[in-house]
This record gives sequence, structure tokens and C-alpha cells, in this order.
Amino acid sequence: MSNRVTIKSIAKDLGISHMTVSRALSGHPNVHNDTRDRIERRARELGYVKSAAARAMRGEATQIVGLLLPNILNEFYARFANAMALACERNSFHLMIHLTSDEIALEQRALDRLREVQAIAAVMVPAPDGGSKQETKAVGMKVVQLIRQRPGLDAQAAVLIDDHTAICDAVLHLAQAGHRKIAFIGGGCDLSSGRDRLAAYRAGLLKAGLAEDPELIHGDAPSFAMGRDHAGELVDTKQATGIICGGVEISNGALSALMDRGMQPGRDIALVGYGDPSFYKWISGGLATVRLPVEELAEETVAELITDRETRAKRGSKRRKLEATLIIR
Amino acid sequence: MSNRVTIKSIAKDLGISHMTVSRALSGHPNVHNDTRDRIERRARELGYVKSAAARAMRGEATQIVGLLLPNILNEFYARFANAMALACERNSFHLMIHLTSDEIALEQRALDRLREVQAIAAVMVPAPDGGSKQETKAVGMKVVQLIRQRPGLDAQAAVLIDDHTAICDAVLHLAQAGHRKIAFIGGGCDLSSGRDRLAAYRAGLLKAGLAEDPELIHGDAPSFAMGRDHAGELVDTKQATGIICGGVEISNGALSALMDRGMQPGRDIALVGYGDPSFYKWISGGLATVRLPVEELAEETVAELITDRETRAKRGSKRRKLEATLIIR
DNA sequence: ATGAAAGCGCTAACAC
DNA sequence: GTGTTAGCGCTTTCAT
Repeated sequence: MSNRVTIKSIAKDLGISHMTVSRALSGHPNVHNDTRDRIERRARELGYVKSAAARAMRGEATQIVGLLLPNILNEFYARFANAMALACERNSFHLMIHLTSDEIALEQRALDRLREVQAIAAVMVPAPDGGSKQETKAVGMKVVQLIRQRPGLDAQAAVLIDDHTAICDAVLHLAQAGHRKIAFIGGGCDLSSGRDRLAAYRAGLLKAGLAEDPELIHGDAPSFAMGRDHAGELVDTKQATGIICGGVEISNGALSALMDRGMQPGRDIALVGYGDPSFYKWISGGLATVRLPVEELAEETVAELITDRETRAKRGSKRRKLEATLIIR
Repeated sequence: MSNRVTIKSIAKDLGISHMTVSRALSGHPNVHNDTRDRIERRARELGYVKSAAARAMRGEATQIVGLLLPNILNEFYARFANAMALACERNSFHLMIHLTSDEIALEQRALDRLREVQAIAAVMVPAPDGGSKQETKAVGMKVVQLIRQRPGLDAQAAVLIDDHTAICDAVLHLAQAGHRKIAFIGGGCDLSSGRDRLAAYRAGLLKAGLAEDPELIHGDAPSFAMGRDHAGELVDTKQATGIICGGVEISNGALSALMDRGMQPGRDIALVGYGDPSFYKWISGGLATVRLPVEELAEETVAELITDRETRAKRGSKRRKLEATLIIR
């Protein structure tokens, strides 16, 4: 185990100074061609790779990018992670994934460990903080907030979704189809996204000339179970005829509640999902949903990471909003 | 940017030696209690974290675990990655995800970069090598092969799926339902998994007393497009009445081909999927499929990583096989 | 209880 | 074109 291949071990092996080896393997010009060849060949034979630790210690950037997601089961997060991973591969970034389960303690722990390895950036979907107002520390690396924004998190940039129009249109669409009891299940008001989506739903009701019914509005820390339970209650006891989902996990949870009851979306109840998992188009003839620009989000995010290194000051790049689309099926 | 908090900077700040700081922050007993308190408080204030690079350079294990997957869109891989990430979180491992797109060059690149950061282990779904017979180098870290095995890859352990019975039973089940033209789309014979699944299909045919028809058997590097195209051909021109899928991506591809044609699995054609995405139960009344023990696979894998560190020699832990189940819907 | 020195792998800055 | 030195942050060893 002690036999790690280093420039020194190669140097000794070749009977030269380790600096010559270093120069040769770093493409420095001042090395005799024969020497360089010998070194390169030997290095290849021995399977030499530069120690990332040593480079980091000298102050070189690590190329490590952290990605903090609530989970990765959700097809939206999975697609995002996939796109990010591909983009990172292309840009020679190392992607470190941490799952936070939307818990602020796990989130802070993940950020600390990213600081330990001197990650250059953390891309994160902030967890709801439940009003605890704790300062989140992430000194030394760039932080990009994804989808949601949390106050007290000193992020240098944010990549967000503009779903106002889509959600508003969803309400209108159901209203035009004759629905009067249109419910909304959203992510609660700890987070920017939760507030915005609820506002969009309300704007839709207003436009449709419908009154707001507190019984038909649910907001909580978003999760599959939460979506399932609220949707179940809405159809079991509140006679909702339409449900609009304001979150990817909520959407799958709500769908699950309906399917478990043998209800077909589109026939027995109108459901507008959130996010567009590949299978939504196959559910009972197609599920209406708010499509999110996942790949664009990932691209913007990586662009943000790269921009940072090149021309951070030039374009002020603070918050980018990408538009969601209502898909009617 | 130069203001990283180190034991030295804390020491200077407090007017003491950096060694005392080191001892205090490493829980060494020989530190005066007052001194220790002052140091700990100051470290917390400044947001000090130990440099992973420095520790790695001293030979401490990095706690970095690499995960190499073809992609992470696939619900099977996503669920596996999710389970691994959670298990890593619990065990204080850092999970680095690399997507290989099933390409051997990307795979090798990922392994090299894991060696650079001195990862303690790489968990990988080996890419098909197309017979190139290249030696894959991963010196210095433990390698765990997942699902598939490739010769010429010096892995210390393998966590595999035993799906022989499930696939065999799938054929029998279709045969008993009266099907005579039962097709198989599998992953080709580069990989152990491809060979095994094809063998299971053949065993099923034999048991059912059906003859093998080369036109109904497809084997290739597994992918969504591949599954979709072969399934399309099978129903369009080969009059297959039943299709058995031997791979997660293949399964989704095949399903897609059928849905695109407006065919309902179970009514217009018998499809046995591979893997159990959450939505299979909702597809036209429920899709029959081979359920994979994802969480158990992840647990076994992490157990393998931990075992290694504690009692590697004790239990010989080489290959573990976990059983798949046929789900009839 | 505290400090000083050395070394892990690497490269910038000097010799020569 | 090549070699020597020093230092990045940390802990182990050996003083004090």
C-alpha cells in the first residue's frame, strides 16, 4: 500500500531529480526531449497520476463541485443530477453528491465536508428552514441556489424556475373546463418557490373569477407523503374536483393517492402535475402537468460555475429564471 | 481568498503554537482545559474545518467513494445511487458520481480521477468492452463490480443479481398463457449479465417445450433506443406476441415503442419488463416485470466497503448474488 | 502542558 | 537543461 507512484519515486527509479520529473509531466518546456520521453513512458508504465491532495495543498483549485439535493429518486432531481454530471464530465469537474432529505442539519454537514475538500462550488436546493433563522456557512466556495431561495444563505447566484404563467394557466384551464373546487397543494412559505407558486395559483383563481377556499389550499414542507395525504383528504372529504400540484414530490404523491383509490386522472378528477416524468404521458391517456426546463437549468448552472472562473465581474449573473410550460393532455 | 482558516492562523491569532491547536482540535488529552476552550471557541467562530488535502497527504484515508454508472436517469440506477448516497452519508463517506454512458474510455477516465483524489473505493457498473480486451487500471483502491462482471477488470468484489429463476418463470408464465412467439431483448454477450439472462430465457423456452427462434432474440449493447427499436421491429414485422426484457433501459425502451404504437401491454401484447420503476404498476392496469433488489444491492455494496476496512480477510466476500423476483400483474 | 522539527507530493523561485 | 530549497496544512516524534 505504501507504493504510491509519485514524482519522487519515478525520479529515484530513473536516477534523476524529482523536479525534472515534475517539469516533464507538467509540460514545462525546459526538459530535454529524451529525458521527457523516458519519464513519460515510465510514468505511464507505473500508472502515475498527480496527487490531487498535493495540488490542493499548494492552492490549486480542486475542481470539485458539490451538488446538494433533497433526494435523487424524484425524476426531476435525477434528470438534473444526470445533466449536471454530464456537464461536469465535459468540464473536468468532479461531482460530489450529497442528499439532504430536505433537512437543514444534513445540509450544513454536507457543506462542511465540501469545505474540507476545498470544493470550488456548491450547487444546492436549499432545505426549508422552518423559521430557525440559522446562518448557513459556506465560506470559501461559490454557492448556487437552485429552484428555491432561502434568506440567510449567502449564495452568489440563483437558478430559478419561472412557473407563474404555467400555474396560473393551469387554474384557468380547469376553470374553463367547468371546475369550481380547484385545490392547490404546495410547498409552504418557508421557501421562495412555495410562496411564488401559491401566488400564481391565487392569481389564476382571481382571473377565473373564483373565490379562494382555505380548505382547498395546503402548504407544507414538500414531500411525497405530504402530497399523497393532502390529495387523499381533498378527494375523500373536501369534494375537490381539480387539484393543482406545486412541487415535484407533491405531484407524485398526489398521483399515487388517486391511483390507489382507483381514480383515473382526467376521468374521475382533474389533476395537474408538477414536473414531467417520462411516464406522465402514459398515465390514463396522459396527465396534464407543468413541464420544467431541466436540461436548461443544468446548463445555466454549469455556465454559472464556469462564468465565475472566467469573467465573474463582467456579467453580473445573479438570478436567472427559466420558464416552465403548461402541458395539457 | 488567501484567508483560509488553518491551525496556524488560529494559533497566531491566539498567540500560541499551532501544535497546541492541532492537539486541541483532534481531542488529544494533553491540552489545558482553558486553552482547549479558547481554541475550540475561536475555531467555531472562524468556521474552521480540517483540510482534507493535508490529511490525505499524510496518508489518512480520504473517505471518498466513487460510483460509476452508465447514467442516472434510469429509475433503477437512480434508486441505487440514492440508496448508496444515504448509506454513504451514514458512514461519513463522500460519494463522487461519474457517468460513463457505458463507454469504456469515460470509465477509465473516471477511475483515473478517482485515483487522483485517492478514493478508497470505486463501485462500478462495468461498461461493455466490445471485445477490446484493454486492461482496466484501478490500482490503489478497492473495486466493487455491480450487476455485471467484465473480465480483465481486477475487482476485489462483485455484487450481482440472480435473475435466472425470475426470467425463466417469465417465459413459462407467457407460455402458459398461450403465447408461442415469445421474444427476448437482452444486453449482448460482452457482459456476464447479458449471457446469464439469455441463458435463463433459453432455459424457460426449454421447460415450456418451445423451440428457439433466432428472429425473436436480440442482443446488443443495452440502451433505451436499442430496446425501443428492437421491440418495434418485433411487433411490426415478427409477429411476436410476448416480449421479455433483459435490462432496465431495454425495458423502458420497449415499453415506449409499444405505447407509441398505441398498444396496451397486457391487452395487445404481453410485455415482461425488467426493473420495477414505481410507475409500472400504473401502466394499463399494471405491467408484469422482474423486480430487482435495489436497496439490498446498495446495502450489500456498502457493507462490502466497510467490511473491507475492518475484517477484509475474515469473510472472503467475493461475489454476492441477490435474487430478483417476477412480479405478475 | 506546550513547542520545534520533519515529512507527506507537488511546484515556484532560485541556483548552476 | 537540471538540481536544490522552501512551503502549502497537518500530525508524529522528540524535546522541554
